[in-house]
Amino acid sequence: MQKIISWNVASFRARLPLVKMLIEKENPDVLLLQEMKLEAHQYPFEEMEKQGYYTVLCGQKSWNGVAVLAKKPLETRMTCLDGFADQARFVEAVLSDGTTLISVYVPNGQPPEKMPQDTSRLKYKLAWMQALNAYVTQKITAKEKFILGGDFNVIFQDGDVYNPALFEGNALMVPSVREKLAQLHQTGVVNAIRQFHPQSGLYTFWDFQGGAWPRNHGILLDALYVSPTLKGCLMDAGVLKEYRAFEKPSDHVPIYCVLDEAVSSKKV
DNA sequence: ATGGCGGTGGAGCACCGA
Repeated sequence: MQKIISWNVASFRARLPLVKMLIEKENPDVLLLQEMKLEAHQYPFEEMEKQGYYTVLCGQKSWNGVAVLAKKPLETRMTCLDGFADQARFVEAVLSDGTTLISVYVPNGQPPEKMPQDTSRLKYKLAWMQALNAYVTQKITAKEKFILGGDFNVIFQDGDVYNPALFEGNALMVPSVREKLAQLHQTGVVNAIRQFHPQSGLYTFWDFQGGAWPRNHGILLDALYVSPTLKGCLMDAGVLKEYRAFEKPSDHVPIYCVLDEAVSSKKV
């Protein structure tokens, strides 16, 4: 049995107390983190090993930054998508049994407020998602066993946001971006949380502003996907909503899935 | 999109995020 958690922490250093609480309460085997907002020399590798986790980190000063933490030893396989080394948004690590673990932080894509016509960020987002889709397609063709988790920054359906009208034209839900996520789904990856929670109104993000949390003005932005080879061993998945209510929260909450490989080997 | 937004860098306030 393996528990995998993914969480956009919005600064690892600011969230360290809650990360430790999460580890203590949930005891995950694998932790995929996003928005670390630090470089490798600022990351407490030894302290996290004392907590029981090895870390593969793709860091960056101030912004972005993704990591894979695991109880078992890990090897780094990739620290960026081909052609996107300028922003730390992708990291891939491998366990000794061959299971691939990928943590992603998809670009937001929204233009700066002062330059609403500027589409460069949206173009970057679309190209980045295209590169991810191509990469995932390769893995599925190779029948690789993988888990892909992170902040996808896409409002895929109108029911995934408290008020879709407010986000019309936003880079989180413009048709071009939804189409790219639909293409990811078409590769055959399995959305773990949707297997157990298909309802609308399921959220993983509540803005710091505007009283979003007490008003439940949420958005579903985070996801855990597993390869088709792992679909049969999905036991459970969900959203750890309570982490939005603790002191000094991230604006995202952790999401999890539980895999039982014994079940899948029986089925095959 | 915005109640009194959070975080970073660098020591003001601009910039980023969603």
